[in-house]
Amino acid sequence: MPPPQATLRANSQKTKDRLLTSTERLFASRGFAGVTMREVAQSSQTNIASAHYHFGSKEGMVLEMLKRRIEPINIQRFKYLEESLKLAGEKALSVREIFRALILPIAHEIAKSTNSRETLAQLVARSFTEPVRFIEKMHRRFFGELAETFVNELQRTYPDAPRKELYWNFHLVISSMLGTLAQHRRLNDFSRGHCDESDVEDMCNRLIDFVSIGFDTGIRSPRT
Amino acid sequence: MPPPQATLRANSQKTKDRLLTSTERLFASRGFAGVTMREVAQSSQTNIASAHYHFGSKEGMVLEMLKRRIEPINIQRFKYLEESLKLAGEKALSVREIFRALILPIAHEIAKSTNSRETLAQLVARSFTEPVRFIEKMHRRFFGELAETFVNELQRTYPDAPRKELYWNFHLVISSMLGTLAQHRRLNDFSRGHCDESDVEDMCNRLIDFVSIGFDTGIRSPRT
DNA sequence: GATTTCTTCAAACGAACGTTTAAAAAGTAT
DNA sequence: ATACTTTTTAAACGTTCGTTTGAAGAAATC
Repeated sequence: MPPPQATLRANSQKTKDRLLTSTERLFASRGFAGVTMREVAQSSQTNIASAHYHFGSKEGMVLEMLKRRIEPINIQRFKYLEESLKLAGEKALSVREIFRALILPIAHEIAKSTNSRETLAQLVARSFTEPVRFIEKMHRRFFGELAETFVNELQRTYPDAPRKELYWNFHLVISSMLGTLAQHRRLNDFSRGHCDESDVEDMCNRLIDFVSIGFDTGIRSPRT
Repeated sequence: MPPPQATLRANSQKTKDRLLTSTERLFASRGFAGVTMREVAQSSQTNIASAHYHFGSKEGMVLEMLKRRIEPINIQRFKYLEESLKLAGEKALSVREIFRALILPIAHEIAKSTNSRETLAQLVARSFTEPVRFIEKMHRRFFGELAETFVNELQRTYPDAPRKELYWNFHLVISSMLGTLAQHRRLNDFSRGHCDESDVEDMCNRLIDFVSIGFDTGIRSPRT
């Protein structure tokens, strides 16, 4: 009864997809502990044992859902970065170009649909709070190489900057990006209708401007 | 058997405090759904029924814990703001002074002790992900008045800025602040030991600089 | 010291959890 | 059609959840 590896039948794949889609929505809104296998199975119009058959366990199912969601975004990030590098030739990229490559792919994914936007934003927010062991595994698997590549590119832009300053300010950028993406739903709460949270393009440009000027200023006037 | 309102005996208060302290630590690391009443009671060296006696329910206990933790920080924020206003006389405050009043109190609380630092940071992170209804109640109760006061003060600093721009950039500041405070534990993960996450003073100054320049630039070159 | 009120306790409640089982159903190959 | 594998199912497993109960313990009042 262990999960199958060999052949996959067409309808079986559809069931897997439905399970992962339900997992995504429920995990985003309630987190690992708040999701139940019964609920996921029922939402997917299948049986609870079927979920175990496909993914082995609750954790296995959630991890596969995360992989399906995150990897395409990271591929786009690398692609954007390489396109900018081709255009730039030998020149170092501007800080704004680098952060565009980091932010645009996930922002575009968020913008795809109302439902998807909210789900992915919440999914991002989960990276703040899920149990350490669970997230650490995910972090190394999905973001370790990405972060190193982007910091190296920033080093090319600021050749004289100490590595420590690059990491510190990159950390501020990442935290701001995740915080903003995760919380943008709450913009309406306190703006009393002044701001339109659904304009992702607008949010995206504001965010890129915000972190770019912050990063540049931070690097140009280092603290230590 | 309903919770008592009249008198509180000394030892009873101590039991309540132990319960709230355990709740804080466990809720911070696992969230509402991940915390069990049995675990909280056991950590507090008391009985599970005692927890229900004092707080009525799991939700009541968590809400009281949040109140105990957040209110002193907000009182400090208002106090810092008023002190700056006294010193400034009739002049409007600088954006840096305003964000200092917003960030310093929570940063100081985070800095108090290693244990407290991690717990409060995780507690902040919970505001990203806990179920909507739970957080909305908390948000209106603890942060509604605070946000309005600070945005009004920013309006005095930038009298010509459209309200919409103030809200948008304030939102970016809040998200960056929360994201940074919530995630600063992960700085070591990708900086490979280059950065010292425990230097809260350093982080605090970097953060205030980062959001101040971002906010100022955003307001001075509005998007719409 | 007896009475009353506040607090803690061990034990049990029904409900819901993740997981397992064994067999039926559906699909593929011979 | 038959034999074989993959997928889905209903039912049950043992465990743990939040909550309740009723009585004992501790402090205050008389």
